[in-house]
Amino acid sequence: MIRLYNTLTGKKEEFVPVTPGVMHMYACGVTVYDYSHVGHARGAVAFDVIQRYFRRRGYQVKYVRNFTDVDDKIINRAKEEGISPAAVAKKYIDAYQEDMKRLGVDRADVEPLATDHIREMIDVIKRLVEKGLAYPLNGDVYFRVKNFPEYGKLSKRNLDDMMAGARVEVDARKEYPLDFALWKASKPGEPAWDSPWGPGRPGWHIECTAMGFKHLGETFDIHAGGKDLIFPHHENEIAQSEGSSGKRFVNYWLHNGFVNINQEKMSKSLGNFFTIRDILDKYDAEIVRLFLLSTHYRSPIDFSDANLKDARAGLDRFYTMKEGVRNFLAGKKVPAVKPEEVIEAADRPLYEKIQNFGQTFEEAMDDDFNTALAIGILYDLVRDVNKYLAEIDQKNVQAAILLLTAARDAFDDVSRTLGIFLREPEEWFQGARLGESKVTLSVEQIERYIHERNEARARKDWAEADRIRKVLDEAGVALFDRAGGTVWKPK
RNA sequence: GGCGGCGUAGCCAAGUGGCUAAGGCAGAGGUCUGCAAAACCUUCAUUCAGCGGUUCAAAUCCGCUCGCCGCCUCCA
Repeated sequence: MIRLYNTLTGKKEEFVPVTPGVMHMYACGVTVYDYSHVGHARGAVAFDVIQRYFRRRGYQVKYVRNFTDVDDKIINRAKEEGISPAAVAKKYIDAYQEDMKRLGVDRADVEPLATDHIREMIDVIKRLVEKGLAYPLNGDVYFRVKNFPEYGKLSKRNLDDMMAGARVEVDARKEYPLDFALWKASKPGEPAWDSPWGPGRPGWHIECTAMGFKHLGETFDIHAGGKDLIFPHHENEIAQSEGSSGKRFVNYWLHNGFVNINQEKMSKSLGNFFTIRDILDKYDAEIVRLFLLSTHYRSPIDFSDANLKDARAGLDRFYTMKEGVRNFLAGKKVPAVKPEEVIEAADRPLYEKIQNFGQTFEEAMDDDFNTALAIGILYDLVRDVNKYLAEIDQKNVQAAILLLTAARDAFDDVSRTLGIFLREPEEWFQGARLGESKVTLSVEQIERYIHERNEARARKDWAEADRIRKVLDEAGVALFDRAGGTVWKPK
């Protein structure tokens, strides 16, 4: 049973799908006028794991994540760059897809563009006008907030509170200050579509209503986005959607916490942001992904060098274990014996723990997708496996093969759901880690040094062996003398 | 001003009524190693911002105080 925190009710609730066995989810994507920053990455990664998790739990998932490709900021950017708004959108959609691919975020099942749904938006607006929930005004159309009594139910504020706190000058033409635009008359030179109210373009909120309706239906299970979208975006979506359909729009609202820099929200307006690509030039994508998943998705997460380095150390630890298991199992066949016949009593609890690991993982994830807890129990098992490996010489070989094969499979299984720990150890140490390290020698040079050092070691010339170790150390290379030979890793 | 959230060890971070407060990083000691690293073992919060209250029982519920943050304007 999956329990999830619903912003609408302020509580964790049991997930009950609209259609048994099916999960329909809509996540607000990005407005494509610039490169995406790490804050965008957080939501994308969090909801990626959530949709993966529903699939793991057997749901037939339809996941929709849109692109907002018509907007003031896009128009401004187009003017700045001297290209069309459509070209701006295309450029940053491509960039976004590239960033997401690097972060291991799956493509959504549907990735709709606002501009492909103008017809549907106009239909919704027409319905709202017919029902008295919207009114045209000089080519614009506004939502009539006062006629939607439940306005404020998501963000938990009432109209008076909002009026009192209004920080923006209101357009005096509007019937009521909180009425918001569904449709905007276009100015000359701006993108425009024909409508019953004259040429114009959609307001921001209406696209999600139209695309949600079209791809997921008038009532669907989950709508997700960043906490900053609760008001006004999602509040307005509810008003438009429920106002026009007369039905409950969304059953569960999920909102991710912010990425902070020094306790402050990362945002464009504060200027304290890093683009995803900037960060991926400095840190391997898997580090960033693990970092983001190490904190519960609703909590704020502080983006800092120290925290990313923690994540890197965690990956080192995991891949070291994976390497140990893989090396032991290499070339060994799984024996056709029953585990209970060969695994000694002292190791039975560990074997059971491994067997139940998928279930333990699901208990963590069932509780509002607690990836932080899930990663915690995963490290717990890493230690157990390392301990077993340290004592492997005293183990029955058949027992060891069975137990470590089970461990490997258990890790692979949860890794696929989290989208981390999926590489081979070499890819991590000699690929990703080398790529971001400051190693100043070529692989060939390193290997030549190792060869020389091993010759020195063979003749017990420890001084020379240590000298070479030091040379490599200064070049950013760490050496490890293992039973099977010397291996190296970037420091 | 309105509304909402947060404050757990040196750092990161789970835990929201009841077994010894997960896990990681860093630190200390040890095993192993020619040296080293990794790994393993031991150690590392009688205590959960502070003060009161409810309860047989609270980090977990309630109240107040302090500190921090977010939304109310585009924002993931």
